[in-house]
Amino acid sequence: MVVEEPALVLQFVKALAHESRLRLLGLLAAREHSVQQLAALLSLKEPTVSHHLSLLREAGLVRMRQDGNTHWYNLELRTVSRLGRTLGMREQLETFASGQANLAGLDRTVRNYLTAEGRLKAFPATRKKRRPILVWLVRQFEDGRRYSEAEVNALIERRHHDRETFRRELVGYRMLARESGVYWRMPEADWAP
Amino acid sequence: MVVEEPALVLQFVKALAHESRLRLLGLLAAREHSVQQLAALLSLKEPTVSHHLSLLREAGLVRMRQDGNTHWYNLELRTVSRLGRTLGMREQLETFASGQANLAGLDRTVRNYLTAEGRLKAFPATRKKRRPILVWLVRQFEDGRRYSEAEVNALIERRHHDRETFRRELVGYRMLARESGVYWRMPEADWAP
DNA sequence: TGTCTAATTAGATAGATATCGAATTATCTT
DNA sequence: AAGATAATTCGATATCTATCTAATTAGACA
Repeated sequence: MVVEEPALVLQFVKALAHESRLRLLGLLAAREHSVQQLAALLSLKEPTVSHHLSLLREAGLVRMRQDGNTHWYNLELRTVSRLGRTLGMREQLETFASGQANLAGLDRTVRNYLTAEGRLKAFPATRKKRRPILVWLVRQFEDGRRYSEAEVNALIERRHHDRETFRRELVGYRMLARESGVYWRMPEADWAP
Repeated sequence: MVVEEPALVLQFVKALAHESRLRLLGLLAAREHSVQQLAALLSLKEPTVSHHLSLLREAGLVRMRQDGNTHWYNLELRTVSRLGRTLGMREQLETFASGQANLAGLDRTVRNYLTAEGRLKAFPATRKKRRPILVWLVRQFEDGRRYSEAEVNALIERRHHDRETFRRELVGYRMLARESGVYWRMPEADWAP
């Protein structure tokens, strides 16, 4: 089992730490719902629900699919489960102690490009430095899972605001593959040197 | 695996949803600490740490042992683990949908005595009604685990403010046993009729 | 293109909670 | 008993966040 970044776990528990958002997850656990439906079921206004859903989405706990101008929200049970389980591991809890990103054991190049919070300071100019950064970045993606473009962007934005550049580079290095709007992580053997 | 009360799960995730409290758990995951030590390690004042610890304690995630006037705090890894794992169960998530306590399948007497939030409205006057309430209450305690009086009080107070009465009755009905300040749940066979 | 619908975003306000210094409590020491 | 120490409780303030209405965006459809 993998140890998660403290910042991600904090984002996870903050996303859950409100009755309305737990209820949203509860409703989505049964079936997908539109924003209107959710607002009616919780007796809240649509902007409020939209706000809660955006927190859940940024934490990766729900995903959205659009049909016309209706947005259908679904539970990402695997992510909830993975992050929930990690809370029970002493090893994981220990990573919280410092309040910093878990930089130990990282490639030296990568460490130099990360802030204490684990975000990228810049996009590296030389190919030699770029590759290890992208390797580190693509490992944020689960193997064998399909991502929408919005999900790819959300994952990248946790590390750097320039989602377009990094997304393009990940595809260019054949670390991410893309077909008809769906992305997935490629096997390491295929990554460009 | 058991499904937890929605209110308990909410209390759990709220207790985790702050960087300082995650860091506290991280420090306690390695070894026990006093309040002073924790305050120094987090660069916070003691009252602040005390406040955070009380939230963690009420959620059952840490326990305290006193030596002189030093309070030593320990992680309750089992509780963290149990509640973390339950988040990954669809069945558990579905109980969040209503925003109400999970009253289905409860004894009729008990249900009549509970508010929508799952708290006891009153202490039942007749022995006939009292027993099922106490049975329900003692089942909030884990089997085979030892509780300090403060922990017993905290658990009871989640259900009713009058911790003294209910604690006395639980012991009187031989549902809880007590020896030198430590409490534990008795086997059901021993409970008084 | 204009209109309708669903959702999001912006901006304002009310409510919750994190933090601190001061006061209090509990325990130990002499 | 008196003073010292560790922690908690209290009360005030500052920060954060949940919620709403109003404005805006994006898609469907005629």
